[in-house]
Order: sequence, then C-alpha cells, then structure tokens
Amino acid sequence: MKARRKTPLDIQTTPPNLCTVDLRLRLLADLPFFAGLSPADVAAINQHFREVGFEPDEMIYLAGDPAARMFVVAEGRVKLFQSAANGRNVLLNLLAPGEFFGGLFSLGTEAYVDTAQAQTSACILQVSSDEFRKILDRHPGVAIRVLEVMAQRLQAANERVFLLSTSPVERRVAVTLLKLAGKMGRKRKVGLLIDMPLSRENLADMTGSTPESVSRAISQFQKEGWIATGRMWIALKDLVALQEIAEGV
Amino acid sequence: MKARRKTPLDIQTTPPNLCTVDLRLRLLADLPFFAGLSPADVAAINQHFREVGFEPDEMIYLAGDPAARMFVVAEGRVKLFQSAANGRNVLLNLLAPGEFFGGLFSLGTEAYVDTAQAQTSACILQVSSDEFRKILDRHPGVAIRVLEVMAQRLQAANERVFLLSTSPVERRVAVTLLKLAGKMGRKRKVGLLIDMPLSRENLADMTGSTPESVSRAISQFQKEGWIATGRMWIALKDLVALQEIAEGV
DNA sequence: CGAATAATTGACTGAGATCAACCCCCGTGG
DNA sequence: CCACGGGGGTTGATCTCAGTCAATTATTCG
Repeated sequence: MKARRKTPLDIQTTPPNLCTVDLRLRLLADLPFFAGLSPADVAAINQHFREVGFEPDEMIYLAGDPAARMFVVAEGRVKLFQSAANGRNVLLNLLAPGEFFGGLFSLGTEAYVDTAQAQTSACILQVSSDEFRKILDRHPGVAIRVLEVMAQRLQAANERVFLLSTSPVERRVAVTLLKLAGKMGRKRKVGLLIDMPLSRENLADMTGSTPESVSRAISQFQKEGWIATGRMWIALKDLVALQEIAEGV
Repeated sequence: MKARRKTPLDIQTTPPNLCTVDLRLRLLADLPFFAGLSPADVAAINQHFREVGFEPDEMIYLAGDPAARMFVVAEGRVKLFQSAANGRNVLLNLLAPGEFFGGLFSLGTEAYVDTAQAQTSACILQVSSDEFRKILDRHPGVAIRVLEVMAQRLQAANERVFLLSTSPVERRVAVTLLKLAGKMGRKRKVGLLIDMPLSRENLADMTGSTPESVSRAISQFQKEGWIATGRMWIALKDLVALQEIAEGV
C-alpha cells in the first residue's frame, strides 16, 4: 500500500462556498462582539448580512478600493496583506472563522489600505459600513467589545514591530509558528498541525524575510526534531524547544 | 554679540507641572473623543480626572505594572516603549498634548505591556480604568470615537510593520522625520523644527536601527541640505526631497 | 508519467550592526 | 568667565546576518 498524498491537511476539494443558515446564526452569536446580545437582536442583525463564497486565491477587496464593507469570516482562511513596490508582500493578518476585517475601522479613510484574499475556499459574511455603523449606534455594548478586539490587534501589531526591530529571522519564524499553532493548531499524529495551506513565502511575508531564509530556519528546526513539515504544511512537535527559541534563550 | 545657545528648541527650565483649570477643561473638550459632548458633560467628566506633573525622564508607569489607569497628555511629550533583553528599546509612540495612553485598552490584560516615560517635563491627566469604562458606558458616542482613534493607531502600527519589512534604514528615518514633523512641527528660521528633544538614539529606537546608522543617514540628509540638525534637535528644510526618499524614488 | 510549482541548498554579496576612537556641545562650578 | 567633564554625535574599520542569484530536488496534480 502506497500513500498517495503526504499532506496531513484536510483539503476541501469541493468547496461548500455557502454557509448554512444555522451556521450563520451560530457564528454571529458567537462573535466576541455580539456575545451579549439577545437571540432576537442577533437575528435582526443577521438580516443585514449577505454571504458570499470565494475560491482559493480569489481577491475579496483590493487596497485602494472604496472601503464600503465590513466582513466576517464564516468558513475558510483569509489573508490581509500590503504589497511593496519591489513585488514583496507584507502579510498583516491571517484570519480564521469568527474574525472580522474590512473598511469599517479606517473610518476617516475612504479606501481600504490593505488587500484581502481568500487563502482557502471561504465563506464570508458582509455588511455595508453604514449599516454596521448603525448597529454600533444601536447597541453601545457592541462598540466596546469591538474596541477590545481592536486593542488586542494593536497590541499584536506592536509586538510585531518589537520583534522585527530586535530579533533575528530564526526567532521571528519560531514566534510566528507558535502564534499560528495557537490560533489554528489541530492535534494530528505528526504533531500540532497548523490547519491551513502555508508556504515558505507566506511565512516570509509574515516575518519580514525571504522564502530562502525561512527555509533555512525551518530546515534547522526539522533537523532538531522540533517540527515536521512538507509542501504547504507544518506541524509542531516540540513546543517547549520552539518557545525557547522564540524567547531567545 | 554671541549666540549663547544653539538649540532652537524652547527649553522649559522651570516646569509648570500643574495645568491651569481652564487648560484642563479646554483640553478635555478638545479631545477627539469628547468632541460631541455638552459642556456640562465635559465638566462632569473632568471631575474624575486627576492631574499629575512629571520631570523629564521620569517614569509614568512600567511594563508589568497593574494596568489600573488611563492617561491623557495635557502638556509636554510622553514616550511609550518596550525594552528588549539586550538593552535595546523599541519606541512605540511619542505622544503630544491631547493624546491618550495607558492600560484601558488592554482590557483583557491585567498589566501594562509597555513603559511610559516623560520625555520633557509634562502634565498628565489620569482616571482609573474603571471610571473611564463607566464614562464609555454612559456616553456611547465616546466609545465609537475612541474606536476610530484605535483604528488609526492600528493602521499606523501596520504601516510600521510594512516599513520595517520592506525598507532600508535611510527610508525609515525619512518617514519617521516626516511623521514627527507633521505631528509636532513648528516653523522656525532653521526650518520645520520637530518640537521636542530628540536624540539619535530615540530615532534608532523608532526605526529599528542603531544610533550610528541613524547618524549616517542624518549626516547624508544634512549634506544634501534637506535638514538642519544639532544636539537633540532636527529641523526639516526640504520636505519634497525627504518625501521622495520616504516613498522610495 | 510529466508539467508545474514548492522547497532546498550553495555561493556570493551587501546593508547595516558592532566596536572603537574622537569631537563637540552644553551645563556646572570654580 | 573660563576650564572641565559628561553625554550626544560623528566617523571609520570590521564583521556578520541574511538577502540575492542560481541550480537542483521534491511534491502534487492533471
């Protein structure tokens, strides 16, 4: 018997592209910032959301587009990035179901400053920025919870500035792997698998480095037995060792 | 007649350390997030603020302290930074009057993640996080405006990640100078003076570099006639040229 | 099986960090 | 008023991490 595929990832060959109705309601109710609302309120808010399916690599919006909508990931993975003139990209965030993104929070700004792209096939809920603004006005508690999320993201961004300013590539890669595993790690036989297709280039765009340098770091980690990896996937096997690299022991 | 001092900065030798009452009210009313409130509301909110004076270099809070307070700069300059193990600092923000900082927005977090230090003598208004939280609950419009400020800061932090990931030191320094001048530039004979004491090391901490490398970039700019500089001060003379460097022409 | 794309590996190069010496302001105190 | 000392700034020499270029190998899909 011969293994046909080596990827431990569950590849969604037939994308659903549409979320079921109950998934929508459950999802909205589970969003951190709608958590305090009554089921009736959530149902009312649900009315304003429209759902859209995306193929892998499909663009959701481009930097510079008028920032007219706010989005919530229902299924799949979405990446937010900015492109540099020399062709290099900077990956700002990788989003999992339940996370929001889009133009709402650059309210002064009229256009998106980043680009959103489906990393896998994805189902996305969207509202117009105006409508979401009305929801915020109507439900003050929601605004405060959104504020908390924004505060966390600001903190994460500052941490990243710190890392880029002080740490070598190897450490930045280790930190990134641990963060990804914390967010979307699934226990598998090979280890704690980061549950999404992830290339060396993606990691380079996340760490301010290059695919080659990331590859060297990854090879090292694998040689030490701390991770298992293949084409487009990585699983962590020794979190403690990685943590030590991440913290610069 | 002989020039006694070469610094074009107005040095505050006798710090006031206390803000006058009308300054307080004017300041609070002018805060972006209290802008929509009635004078009576502002006066009521004012009751909850306490004012404190700081000497230059005095610490306002340390990373790790319980995040019990939220602050507003009334007068002076405040720097927020994080320290790395190797002794290097990363300067996260330089704040001017009207800007807020502190523990409020790491609501999940119990401790400050950064350190706040008075860069000049400064007058700071403070409220307990609990009290400010109540203000937010009572005035929903305020929460939304705070949200907007947070969104701007997140965007600024992401821009910084982008710069650190893609641009050489020279460009990062140019961008930083332009941003500082936009925020606290004053027209002087020497040029558009950045109105605060600012060392090469400060700039290094802002650009993820070293004092030596910043010095080399600055020397270059001066040789080209784009800036004028001295001990702890910088004035911009050719914004267009700097803009071109900043945008990578 | 073969084409396409991801990943690895090596050799070379260069931007910038580090180390070190020196200069120059500026406030202080004789 | 001037001499002094300390901290900020400059400049040069060296070294190193990681980016670049290029060739090869591995993996997946049609």
